[in-house]
Amino acid sequence: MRMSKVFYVTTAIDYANAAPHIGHVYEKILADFLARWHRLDGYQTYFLTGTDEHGEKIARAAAKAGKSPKEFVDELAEGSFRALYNRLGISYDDFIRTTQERHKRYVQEILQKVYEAGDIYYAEYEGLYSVGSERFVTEKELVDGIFPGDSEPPVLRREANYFFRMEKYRPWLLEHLQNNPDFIQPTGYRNEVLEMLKEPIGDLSISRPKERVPWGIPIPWDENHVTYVWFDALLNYVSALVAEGRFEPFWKHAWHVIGKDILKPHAVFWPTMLKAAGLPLYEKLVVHGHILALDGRKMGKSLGNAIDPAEMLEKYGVDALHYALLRDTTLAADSPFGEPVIVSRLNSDLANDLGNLLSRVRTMLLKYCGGVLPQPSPADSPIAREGVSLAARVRPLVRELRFNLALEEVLQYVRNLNKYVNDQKPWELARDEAKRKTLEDVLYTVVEGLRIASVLLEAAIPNKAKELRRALGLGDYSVADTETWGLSPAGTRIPEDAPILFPKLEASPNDAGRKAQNATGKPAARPEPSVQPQAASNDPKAANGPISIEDFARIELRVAEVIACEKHPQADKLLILQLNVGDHTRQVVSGIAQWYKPEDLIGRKLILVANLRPAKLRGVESQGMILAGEDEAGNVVVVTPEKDLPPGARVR
RNA sequence: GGCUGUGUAGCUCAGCUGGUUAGAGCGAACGACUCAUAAUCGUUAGGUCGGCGGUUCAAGUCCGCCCACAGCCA
Repeated sequence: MRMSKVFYVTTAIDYANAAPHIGHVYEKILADFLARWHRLDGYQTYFLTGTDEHGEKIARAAAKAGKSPKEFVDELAEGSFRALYNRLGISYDDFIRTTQERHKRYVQEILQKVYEAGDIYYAEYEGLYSVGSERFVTEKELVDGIFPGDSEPPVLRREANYFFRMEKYRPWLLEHLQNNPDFIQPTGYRNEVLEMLKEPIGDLSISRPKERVPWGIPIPWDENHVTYVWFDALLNYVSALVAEGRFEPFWKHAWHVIGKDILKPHAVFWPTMLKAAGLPLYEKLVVHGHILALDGRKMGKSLGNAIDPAEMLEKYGVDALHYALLRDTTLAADSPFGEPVIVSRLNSDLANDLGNLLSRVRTMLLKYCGGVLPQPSPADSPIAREGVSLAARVRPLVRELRFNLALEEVLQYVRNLNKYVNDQKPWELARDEAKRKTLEDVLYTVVEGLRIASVLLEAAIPNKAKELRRALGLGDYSVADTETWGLSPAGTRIPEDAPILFPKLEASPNDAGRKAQNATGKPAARPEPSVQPQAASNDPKAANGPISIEDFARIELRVAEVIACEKHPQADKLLILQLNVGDHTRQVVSGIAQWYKPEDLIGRKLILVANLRPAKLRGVESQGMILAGEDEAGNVVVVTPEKDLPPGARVR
């Protein structure tokens, strides 16, 4: 009986004329969060992203790079954008490229339809044309004779183009906005659009002469013209669905996630185009602000303060990057962002609050309950009630696009779970056999609380949420499953070994004040957290002086058998080893490629530092390091057991 | 110039249709605890809620003006 829930989310398609930056990534992460959340919450969900690949600017960039437009966009779309989004774990269902046949065909179809309906006409136009911005500009828009953002002054151009009768639909659109307050969110952007619609918006030029801009979709009834950017690009949101037979049921439920810089095309051009084409409107326009540097200034290569998303990804991982971007930004305004923000969120929320809670409950279950999850605890305790009611508080926050608050809500619960553990003192209960049942209830309650929290955080930390549950022997659950207490099955075996969920990073002491960012605009010394992958620490304090037996005991050394080994694709000195450590396998990246060939190592037993903080080396995760020694000539030799030991054996 | 936002504790932000001593997280200090990733928990931190004026029994929360910042339009 109940209506099935459907959700369709898109991002803007990225203009493939330069490499992706943090803004592109931010938007994909917002959309990914929405997509994952709705999937978890029982919506039939479809997530589209892609690249915009036509236009004069791309043709020029390609020529400059000495490539054909097609070669050029292929490399950027697949090699840069899509590859990065894959590494970021963006869970798109389809990746559309406007140069694909399926898209071109649909654009032509819609053009033809609107043309036949009489909403496209041919007219001549003369005016100042900005090549940089690919449009005609007015005198008033010029600053010192140049259109802002351009490097050259506009040129006088006379062109005959096709125009779409956009103005005709203005009253209708205005009324639609007034009747649907949630159509454009946050409301600040809606107000801006209402403002635009108070005055004539004019008709929209939708073609360019082919001899000047050959890189585009031909106008179906006039081979001398190609489709101009917006009438081409915007249609991707529908063309991708139609091509895959998914117009139904998804289109009506579309949420478009876009940056505020392209508000007008999405809020004005696009609805009128849809109306003219006889298509239903999208459901909601989700507008976000921009990512700024930590000092609140714009980010830019020329300012030297741009942060490289690929670098952030390597250093901090998918989950911390997603979480920090979602937790520390708001859509309504531009948000400052940078490494200290990620480190701070990673350490406090993810490592200390969430990861450590997992760690402590795991230890106690293994110690006090033989690693077996006890019977469900009562569902009427305050902490249980809070847990099952959490989704009801988080859900509306997500739908209202207040992601930062949604995540904070869950973290507050995690903190309450930590408090609960402190108050109940299971380590004391464990000393008294008469309090056995209470002890079990307490530990079960924490596991159940973590299960709930992990699901409600999963859209933001997709990998780690699953990993958290695996560390408790649990599988996957829906948001609805968090509204019932006691779904973690009694008798579940808690895995004995689990890596630290979120290893902490040490921020450099100078990071505290955001103002510390130098104001001169020079890159200077980046105040970034010190991540020490595998190399020995350079910290002078740590390098010398005797250590205690306790210090040594913190180092977990184990025998590991090499079950596979390959060269790192992007580094000459690195090998990627797959190690059998007894009850599980590990991937370790080691800088020994100059001395060992992959086949030399397979089958051999080495000594692994098993509790080293994981790190990414040239993009590949390394979960530990291999012991090796060096002679005076600099030759490196791996350390192996003198006699055979089983994989996983502890070394002391 | 017009318009729309934003301006709340050192930092990042909550505060719905006006109503007890203005809240949270981070950071800092002190204390408690030891199951845990030197983690956690508690207490404390005295912010004229950008400024001025007004409406009201009562305003961060409504109105007017002004200032700063962002953006849109012209």
